[in-house]
Amino acid sequence: MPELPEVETVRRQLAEALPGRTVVDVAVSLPRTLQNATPEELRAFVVGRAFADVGRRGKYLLLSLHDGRANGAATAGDHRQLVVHLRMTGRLTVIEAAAPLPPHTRVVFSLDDGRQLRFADVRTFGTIHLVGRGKQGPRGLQELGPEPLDDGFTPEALAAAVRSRRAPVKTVLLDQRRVAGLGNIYVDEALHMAGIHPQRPALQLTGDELARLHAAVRAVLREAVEQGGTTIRDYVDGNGVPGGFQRRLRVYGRAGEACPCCGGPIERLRVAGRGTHVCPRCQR
DNA sequence: ATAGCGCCCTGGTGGC
DNA sequence: TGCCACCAGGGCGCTA
Repeated sequence: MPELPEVETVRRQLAEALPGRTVVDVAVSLPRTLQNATPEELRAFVVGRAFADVGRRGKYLLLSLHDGRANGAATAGDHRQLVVHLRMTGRLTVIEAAAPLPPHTRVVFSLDDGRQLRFADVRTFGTIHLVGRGKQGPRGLQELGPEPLDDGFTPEALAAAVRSRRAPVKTVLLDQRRVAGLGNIYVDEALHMAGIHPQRPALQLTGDELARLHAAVRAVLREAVEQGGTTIRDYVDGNGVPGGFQRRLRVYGRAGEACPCCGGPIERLRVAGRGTHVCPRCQR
């Protein structure tokens, strides 16, 4: 499941491959992937334009386009962007156009270097929004909380996000309006690293616990980015390669196995409707 | 405002 | 072997 580290890994690879490449064709085989446009509108939006910066906010990928003219400068007032969310099983890869088209390919952008940017998605939850030319991006993007790896994300910023929430701390951390980019895997990992039980009401956390949680969130995300993300089943990066962080998981998907800290059995429960992995001895 | 829940969707899994 | 119920879960819309 792509969360911040997986999306960031894909972003870095797309940032190598896409800038300067002009879109020469686009094919849509699952129109509802496009949340606010028809396939025809997407075509008019991108064909003849060139990709520019590849950005990320939370779990959203931001693919900017400029007008593709000689100097490469964006035309003032005509900023166009594709906003992609991979959700559960979305994949965004760049590959030679001659490579076999895998099943569940939903949208294909043909580029001027003989390669293609392909969006594939088994479960069809993934989304693409157009932004610019009167098109609005997803609401979730506008309401996104702070980036946890930014310098501005201090322990105080986490405390502010969590303050006065009665909900379980896991629920709050999963809320993208509070902190951007965390999903089920890294929330479980960070809470274990911080020694905090996922069901603790967020407003109960002490200053010391918030400081530990802040450090744990950043540490786990940084290490996961270094490892190229986590592959449980579906995730691959922009080159089709799985991540490596699954080897470093402490609790996620390890119910019944030994806790790396105390050796006791890891338990599985449900919090916020999500499968949740916890060491009841280490996490209070 | 907030919290909880169902829905979307498909492939893999496990039980019989 | 075949069948089927069940599970994974991010974001969103709905309800209380």
